[in-house]
Amino acid sequence: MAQRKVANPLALFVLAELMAGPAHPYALGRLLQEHGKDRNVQYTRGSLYTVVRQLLKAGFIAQQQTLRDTPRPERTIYAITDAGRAELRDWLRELIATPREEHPHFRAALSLLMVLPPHEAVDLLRKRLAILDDSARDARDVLSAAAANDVAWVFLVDDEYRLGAIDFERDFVVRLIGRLDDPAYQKRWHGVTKGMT
Amino acid sequence: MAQRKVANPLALFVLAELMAGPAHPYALGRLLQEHGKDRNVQYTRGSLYTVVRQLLKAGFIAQQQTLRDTPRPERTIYAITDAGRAELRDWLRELIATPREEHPHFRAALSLLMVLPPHEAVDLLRKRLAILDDSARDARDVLSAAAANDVAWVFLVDDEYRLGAIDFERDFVVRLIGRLDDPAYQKRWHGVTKGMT
DNA sequence: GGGGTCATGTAATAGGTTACATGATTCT
DNA sequence: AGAATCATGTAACCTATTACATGACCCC
Repeated sequence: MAQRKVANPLALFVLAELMAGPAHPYALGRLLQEHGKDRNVQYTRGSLYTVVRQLLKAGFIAQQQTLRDTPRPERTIYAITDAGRAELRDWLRELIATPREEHPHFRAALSLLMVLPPHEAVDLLRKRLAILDDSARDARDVLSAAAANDVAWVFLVDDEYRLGAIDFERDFVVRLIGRLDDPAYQKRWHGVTKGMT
Repeated sequence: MAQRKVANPLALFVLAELMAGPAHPYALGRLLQEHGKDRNVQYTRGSLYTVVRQLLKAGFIAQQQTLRDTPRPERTIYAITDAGRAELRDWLRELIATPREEHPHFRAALSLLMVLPPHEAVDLLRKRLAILDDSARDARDVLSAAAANDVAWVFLVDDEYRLGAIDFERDFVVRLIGRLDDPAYQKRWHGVTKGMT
């Protein structure tokens, strides 16, 4: 199972942006933000430079020129190479065809739910619900704004996925609260966790 | 927004295991596996030692003794401290009460879907569907095996969540395939992506 | 009794984030 | 004119993963 020379998902987006033309790292950051990709990857400005260095070393991008046209620091412009285009397609294919085990923080927390007394868990879950509702509203706003601008749906699948995921989690939490609220369970909890401190 | 002294989720599980009694790093790995926690966090043996060192430095665990009872390498046993117990509870509370933006690989890929020609995307998504179905079956097996053993449901919420998430993704993929399969869209794709190479 | 593999740990390396640095432009 | 902010990059530091090391049991 040969793994990617550059594994960081940010690299995928950098390659994708470079498909539209050469750019320097800082500009890539701006583009990613403008295109709303920062909702899909986590990165900092620092990691952009790291990733660009890696891509360069791997031959997926090439240094095109270094110029100081503006009075700003010298900028180095990079362009995607044929190898880079191939990598982008191949990587995308893999990401779509084969699910990777993800490890959401919430699931981790759920697996330790029994540490907390039921009534406290319920309180916390209610707080989460409220925030989840906010996020769902945000997501819906993004989608309807885009719809109003006649953006083609392909450009929105990621946001639809995001909204769907939030809704799923929301339902799960609601049902979970229901179960935790059951007095029968609460009585039982003290038995189950006795001796676990 | 003061962040945790030890941020790695693995630390959370280590603290939780130490609630049941002192242990040495290698044993923690065994315990985590036995308890099926390796479905919820990603770690390697190496990271266990790293995390234990961090927890020690942060004062959440303390060195209890170092012994060579067995002919095996010398082992250092760690115990959770009061600060550690507090940290565990507080961290859990935070994880449950406040959703963190996660960045699933699949969503990243979706946001670049337009790079691939529709018919290829459909093929890839069908492959994903098949694997997703396998995972769902696995998850269901875990759950019914546990049910057969009368495991209390609190110990299974994480697996239920996992199954739910898989099912959600499955539905999403099915619907997405439907939309990509539409010939109207396929014709349009060539227009939309013209000039993007 | 030699080859695997289990039990346990350390060291080297690579990855990514935070912090720092610098000059220009705009704001008040 | 001084303060804040933008544009751009480098360097130091921390984290985490892979690779390496070592001795005992177990199997045939």
